Amino acid sequence: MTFGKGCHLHLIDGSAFIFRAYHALPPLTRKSDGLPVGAVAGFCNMLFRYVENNKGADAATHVAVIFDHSSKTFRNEIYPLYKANRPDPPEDLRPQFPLTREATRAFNIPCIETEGFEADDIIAALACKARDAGGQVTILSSDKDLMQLVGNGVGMLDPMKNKRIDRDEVIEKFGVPPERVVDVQALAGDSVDNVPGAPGIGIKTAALLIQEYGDLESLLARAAEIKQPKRRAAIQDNADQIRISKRLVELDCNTPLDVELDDLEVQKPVAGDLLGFLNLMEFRSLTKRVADSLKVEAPPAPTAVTAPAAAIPSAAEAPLPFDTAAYDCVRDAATLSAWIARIRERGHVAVDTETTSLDEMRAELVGISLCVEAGRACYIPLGHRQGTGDLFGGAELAPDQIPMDLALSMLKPVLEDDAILKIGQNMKYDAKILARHGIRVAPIDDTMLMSYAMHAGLHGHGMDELCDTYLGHKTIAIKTLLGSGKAQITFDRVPIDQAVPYAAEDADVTLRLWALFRPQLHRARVTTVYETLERPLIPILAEMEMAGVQVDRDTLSRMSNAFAQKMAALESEIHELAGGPFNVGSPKQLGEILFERMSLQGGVKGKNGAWGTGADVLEDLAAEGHDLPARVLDWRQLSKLKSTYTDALQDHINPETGRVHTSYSIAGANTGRLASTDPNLQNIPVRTEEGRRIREAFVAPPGKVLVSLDYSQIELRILAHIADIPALKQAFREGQDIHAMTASEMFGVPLEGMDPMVRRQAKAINFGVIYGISGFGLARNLRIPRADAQGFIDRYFERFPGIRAYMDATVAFAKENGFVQTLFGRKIHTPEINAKGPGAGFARRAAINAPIQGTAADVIRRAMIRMPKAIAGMPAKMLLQVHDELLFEVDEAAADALTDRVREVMETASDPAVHLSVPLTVEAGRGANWAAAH
DNA sequence: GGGCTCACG
DNA sequence: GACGTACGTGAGCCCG
Repeated sequence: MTFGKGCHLHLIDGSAFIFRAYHALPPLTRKSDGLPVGAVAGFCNMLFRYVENNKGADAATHVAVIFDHSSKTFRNEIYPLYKANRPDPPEDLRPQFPLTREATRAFNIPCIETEGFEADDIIAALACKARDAGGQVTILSSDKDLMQLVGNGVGMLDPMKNKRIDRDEVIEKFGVPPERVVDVQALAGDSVDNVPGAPGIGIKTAALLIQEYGDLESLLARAAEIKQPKRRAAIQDNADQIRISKRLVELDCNTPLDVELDDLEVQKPVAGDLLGFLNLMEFRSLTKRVADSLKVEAPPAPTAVTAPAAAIPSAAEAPLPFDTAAYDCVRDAATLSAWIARIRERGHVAVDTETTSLDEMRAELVGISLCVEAGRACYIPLGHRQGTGDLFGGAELAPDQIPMDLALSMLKPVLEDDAILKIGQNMKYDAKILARHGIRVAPIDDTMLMSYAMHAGLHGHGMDELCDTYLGHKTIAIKTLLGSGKAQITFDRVPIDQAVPYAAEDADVTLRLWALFRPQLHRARVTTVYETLERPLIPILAEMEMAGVQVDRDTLSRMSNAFAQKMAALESEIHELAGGPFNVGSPKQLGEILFERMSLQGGVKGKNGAWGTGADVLEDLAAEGHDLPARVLDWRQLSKLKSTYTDALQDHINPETGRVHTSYSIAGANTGRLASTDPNLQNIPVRTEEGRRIREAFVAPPGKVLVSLDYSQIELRILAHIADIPALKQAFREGQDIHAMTASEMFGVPLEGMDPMVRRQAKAINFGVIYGISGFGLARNLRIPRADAQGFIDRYFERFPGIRAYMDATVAFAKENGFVQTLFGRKIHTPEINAKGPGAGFARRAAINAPIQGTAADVIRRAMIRMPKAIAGMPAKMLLQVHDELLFEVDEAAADALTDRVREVMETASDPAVHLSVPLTVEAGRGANWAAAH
């Protein structure tokens, strides 16, 4: 790529990186020989983080790391004392300088330094050159000496604070725009670099003077006009020294360069080189993280028997480039037959469907794409339409398409053939579409789920993202075909010649991802997870989603009306209390009314300067006897129930089936939990009486009942097992009240006649532990002083020391490996665990929670996967999963038998892979509706 | 489109 | 020493 417009050059101030790394880290040494490597380690971490984050709109197309070559530069000829009072670098840092250059080259990033020049001069020259070529430049440094370069497409980025420094920030710092910064620096001098400047003049005064006189030369010429005698003397007496200072701080865009911009194009690291270097430095956890990121196996540590160099994969063999023009458009049966023959020959095929909607239950099939090997893909248009059609959208089919029935009948034997693997990206979607045409697709591989098994926590698993990340290719955006907003069209309206490259590319990408991921599953040790917890779930969920749940529209509609009336009454009451009308639904207006107009106490502004009006705030106010916040709380509850549930749910009733069909995302939640969308049926109200009534609208058809079974305290049981807490395990085995038991252990009170308040506190702690407890969080939850909460936690840890040990061990494991694991081997990555700042707290707690939440998620997945076989022949269907609950619809007469079978499957779901040292127990209920079944 | 709020486990 | 914090989700509304 020739550097020019659209290119973005990143210039990394290498010396700054080194010093930051050196001071930020303890003095590490290499284990085998004691070589100091702390700064190198930090430097590599920074570079790795940089490489990982270099994506998105601001990503570099070109990059270089620039170093200072030696301490003597041309500036010492101008002024021998320049930087003379700089102490020599620490003894243990010196040997690390050459290693940081090696590290840079190991990352495959150009490394630049020139004898006699400072890094800043080279940065200046490169920045000017890139700017003049029409490109954009970002300097990764916070060095104030570089700020003179800012402007006209050159910006700076403080890599530690991740803060951009643009013209405004420079003006804020120096009081003058970037082009006058050297004038200010020349006057103010710099004690660190020993730039003399004018004595007694600092940055503030210098800025004032430059603002007044325009620039340094004018100021020197008109120095006599300066009113303050001291300033006048300082300038007049030191004019030469000031001019020298300017030459010292001024960066030279004409510094000779021995590289071309085109040489700086961003290159992917070569796995063998980079891992080889990191391994040589004995950076074990970083080696692993980098290996994970590059999708190769980490080389064995040097102490072990060293593998032959050839065993380390070098750069991926040059892949076949994407060529959308090479894709086939299949318009007749003969061509389709040829493709089917190719599929049979190969034994596998990537499949993708194009439809008119993201809602699989309403979407109409428009076309199918297939791919048998990288670059060899086709699109079969089946339902493309042309012409304007009438008001009802019925336009005629575009010509030269194989009749849909014919094409599907030809494809059906292949798609259902047990000996031919069908590969898809989010195959549940396509399987459901094809199921509606009578095709039961099997067996299936799914690249989205492969990525999820390997990379949960690292990034999303959508095709565009995977393609960009792992194939280095940007897919055609669907937007370019469909448009967006009001003018958006459906896929059947896309001209076929435009549809072919888009659709066939998706199949091509899917096949390439599959070829890449398949061998990696083993290396990442997640084959079992993928094969037992991900892949088998696809048909299970597809069945549940297609079954849907019956929802009674009239019940919802009546509730909506009732809510609307109550809301109207509350609204006028609220307006009266407020002394005038306002939008009750606007937190902004409400905050102003409460804390400004009514001047209530206890308001806290959030980081955006808006008053917080969350339920906790309003509850506190209501408890003090204020009516308005109490009414608003009531109003909000009704508003939520109405808009999210009673109104919105009606819109999700499928006109054909009369039922509500949610969609579960398998790879949405990092921990292994499912997520329910469109609509979300995992958050139907239950905690309040009023909300729970919405569940009355979820009904069983005549002659059937709904049966709900849910795991009792599954996460606490898993915690008891994983952390190995004898007292908790004992309590679960004996079927005791776990929270009362905890309270009894902690506070030494008897179980008999326990104060409910004490039990409540113990319960909060039990839950808090699962979430990675903090004194702050517990205090807020229980509304007690933080010190008291901390006291509880301390006592809890004292009584159950295994919990703390588990937490510490989990966090340590995450820091070492970059991921945590469930009992079933599911990996959840924790890329932020070694971060600094508040993010570290989040990552820490998430790491503690993930194995517990994730193991529970694995358990119920196992139960679900075994369910069809267990209930085969019974007049029953599994309808919904709500994390620890399964909901079934069953003939009334078979409800008992079903309950027994399902309970058995759920309670033994961890066997035989994991033997839990606590029993899993399931509570069951049934009724004509979900409220009654719970 | 981001932030706030709130529904669930 | 201050910061800002319970874990995991999805959806509807307001507001710029």
